[in-house]
Amino acid sequence: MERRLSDTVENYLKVIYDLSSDNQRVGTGQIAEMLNVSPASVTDMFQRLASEDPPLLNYVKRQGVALTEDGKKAALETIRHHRLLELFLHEVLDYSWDQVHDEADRLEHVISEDFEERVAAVLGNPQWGLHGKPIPSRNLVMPDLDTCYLRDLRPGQSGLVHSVNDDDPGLLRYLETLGLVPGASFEVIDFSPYDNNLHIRIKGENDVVLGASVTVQIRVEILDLAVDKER
Amino acid sequence: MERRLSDTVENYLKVIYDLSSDNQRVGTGQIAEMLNVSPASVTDMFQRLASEDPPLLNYVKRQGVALTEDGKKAALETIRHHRLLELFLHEVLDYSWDQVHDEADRLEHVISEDFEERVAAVLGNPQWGLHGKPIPSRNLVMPDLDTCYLRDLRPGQSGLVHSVNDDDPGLLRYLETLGLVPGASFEVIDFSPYDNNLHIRIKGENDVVLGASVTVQIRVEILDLAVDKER
DNA sequence: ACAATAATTTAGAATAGTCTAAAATTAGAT
DNA sequence: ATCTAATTTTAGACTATTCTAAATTATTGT
Repeated sequence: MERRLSDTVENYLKVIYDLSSDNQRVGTGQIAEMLNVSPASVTDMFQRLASEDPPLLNYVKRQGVALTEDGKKAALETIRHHRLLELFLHEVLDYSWDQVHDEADRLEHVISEDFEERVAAVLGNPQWGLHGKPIPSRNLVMPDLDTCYLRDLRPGQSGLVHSVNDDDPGLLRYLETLGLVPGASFEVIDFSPYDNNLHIRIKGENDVVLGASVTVQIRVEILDLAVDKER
Repeated sequence: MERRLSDTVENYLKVIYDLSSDNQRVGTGQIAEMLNVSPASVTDMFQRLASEDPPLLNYVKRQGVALTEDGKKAALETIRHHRLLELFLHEVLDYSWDQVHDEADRLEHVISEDFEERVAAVLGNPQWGLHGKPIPSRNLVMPDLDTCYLRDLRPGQSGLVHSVNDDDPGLLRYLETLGLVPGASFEVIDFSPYDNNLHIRIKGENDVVLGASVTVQIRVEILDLAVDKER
């Protein structure tokens, strides 16, 4: 059970996990972009990770990869570290929600199980991270969430902000000024298919118009169940 | 001023700093042992560090190395991280004093300046670490201390425990049961030159006899100024 | 159906860090 | 002073990770 994975490998697994929630299999290109390496390097790594014992992912030439159960566990371990650390940095060291990501990204690879447990205890074993995303449990189970992206809502529907991405400090500061934080509820006023702009009204705040790049970062629960969501 | 040093290089510098407080120059053998690498690897690293721009140490073939000012600064930065982290782990996450070292040894290389400052602030900008050793200041000045090793005291002299080494958990647990912690004062009862055993009486505690391997870990201030210390 | 374009893989090479075994140098002891 | 023992350095090689450039395979629009 004792696998010592390098920081690099942990990062690959984390990114693969993230990307495979959407699609089924992920290709070299997507990952190369996320990790700022060349696609060729990603191919190399795919082959290495697939030939580990036991393998961390299933690789079929030119068909991308999917994580094995071992690979998924390893990814969830890193994600648990990351989200616990973000919350810890905020609660204990007073980092703001746009400052925590980079620090957590480095710390997540070096903390021990002991550190993880102590942090979880100090925070009261939280289920949700600072940006609203779920924290995998100690036994590495990630809850299945029934949410969709903000961009998938249409005029007339209303929703509850569930979570936002943690990795863009500028965007996080912007969302905070708008009041578009986890827990906020809103109503979709209008949608323009030409530029993909979404005009929404946030309860207790002003109306805002969000571009596609913004809306993709936010997961919501649909409150208005009358209209069914596509996707 | 922005040097990104690898964890490996930081460890080399830290160890060289530690060893050069005793002797003047340190050789490949000593360092190889501390870092659990071969002497040949140490030679390689010496040459690399000496040819950095600016150089981190002065290397003369077969005469060992000494840190340059840049090298010393880098070492003190890492040591500051280490000692602040040890205290933080103890104060905030309730680690015991024999548990902090290993965790700090990994974290010290990845925390940011920001993290360092926040931790220092939370702890009230401490001057002394959990094991009594000084914490280099933010501008990386290490105070000059007038202390000596416990083994250098002789019967009749009395002293104050100044600091203990942080890296041997078993020893730390032992010292704690004896009451031989920073701040404890004691008197030397007897010394046996055959086995280097030191028999001391700790104020408010029992008498103990310490072997050479123990006494070397403890720095003391001599309280009885009548007898002058050698060495 | 097929050329143009996009994505992926191979091939070959670089860097940081490590190793072992052998060679060179220094230090110690008689 | 010199022979032995300890230390240090060289030489050559290995692993993990990355790169670029070229070759291969897929996709897609007409």
